[in-house]
Amino acid sequence: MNASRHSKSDVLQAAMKLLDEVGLPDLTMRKLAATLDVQPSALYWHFDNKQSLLAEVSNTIVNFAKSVPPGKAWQDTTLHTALALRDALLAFRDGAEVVSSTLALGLGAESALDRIESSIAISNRKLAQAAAQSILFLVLGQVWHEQQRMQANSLGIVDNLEETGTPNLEVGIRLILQGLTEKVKA
Amino acid sequence: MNASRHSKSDVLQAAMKLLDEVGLPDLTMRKLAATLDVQPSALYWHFDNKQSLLAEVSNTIVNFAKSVPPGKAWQDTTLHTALALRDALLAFRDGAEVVSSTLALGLGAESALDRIESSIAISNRKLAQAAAQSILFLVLGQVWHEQQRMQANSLGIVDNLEETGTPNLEVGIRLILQGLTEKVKA
DNA sequence: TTCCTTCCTGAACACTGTTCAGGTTAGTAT
DNA sequence: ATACTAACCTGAACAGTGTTCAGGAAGGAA
Repeated sequence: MNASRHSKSDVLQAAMKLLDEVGLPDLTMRKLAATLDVQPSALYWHFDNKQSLLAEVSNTIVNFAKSVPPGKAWQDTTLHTALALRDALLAFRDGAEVVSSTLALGLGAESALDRIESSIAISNRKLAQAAAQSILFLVLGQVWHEQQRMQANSLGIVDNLEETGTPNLEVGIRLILQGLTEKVKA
Repeated sequence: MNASRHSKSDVLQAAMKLLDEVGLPDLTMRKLAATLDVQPSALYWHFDNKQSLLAEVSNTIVNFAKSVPPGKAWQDTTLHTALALRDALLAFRDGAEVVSSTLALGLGAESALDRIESSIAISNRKLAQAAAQSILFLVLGQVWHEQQRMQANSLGIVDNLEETGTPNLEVGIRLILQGLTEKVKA
């Protein structure tokens, strides 16, 4: 994984591996360069800056969620789409924080929103968009919270053992879907 | 605002003023020290580290939301509580990001969640807690998004003029409340 | 062999949060 | 007034950060 020249996707791949090993706060350009046996400045040939790198990391994470085939009721499809995104975020260390940040900066990961929204099969698109955005924020917030606690616990910090993370997310999404269903009936 | 010695709350106050002037990314310990005519190291007598400072900034922001008196229906009270929190976040530059971060780290601002949860007058407390957490993430995510766009626009970056921020939040909260109401009936 | 694109070096710049030994100031007690 | 003590600050340094830039080397095609 060194000694020769590297392509852009090599760097991206190394970044994701390093993220998994050390977490987002310690994912520095210098450490990344070191794993590739390269000077830090070499990274800037492949990416304009660190944010651009993180944007592609975000896209990789989000696209890791396998797309959910439409099932019987669209509510089920939406729920599973959201849970698939949740699983993708959880599959990468600090995944939720990475995606949240680049999403806030408007630099990527928009496909997450698109997938949720297009699964909501109601005619009022403006309502569908609002609901999709709500579900997305819910997933990101919950997983971010959960992953932060994972790291805190692994560092020996007190475990308040509420374990309220995962179940809460599904409950929240179901509340939105139920509200949506009622509102569409009227 | 200088020349004499400073108390802990002086520093906190100066931090909030500086936050408003330069935003979170430029809120550095050195700049903060400069506004107080003090060496950066002096700040560490008042606060253990920057995160502790930001935690108190977060608490100040969250407690800025005036508490909503219980009205006719608890759904209304919850909605207004959430919107009051939204207004508080919007009242401070990068408020949502500051609060999100310290909340994720578990270092403060928990009263925001408490206020929302205690406004949800249903007997199933576990459900109420899940709903409150959902509403909180929704508010934080939406306002963070909105404030990021405010800064982007003020920097001359393209305005996609969707203006979908503020209305979407209320819609999302109402969906959760409606779903909650339905679920409680059953 | 020339040429051009791709990739990298090495050094520097301008920052960042944080620590620490020591000094000053203010207030309280004797 | 003197001594003591807590509150507050200095000045310098440490170890790190993202990023820039002039120049050099590797690889393939003409």
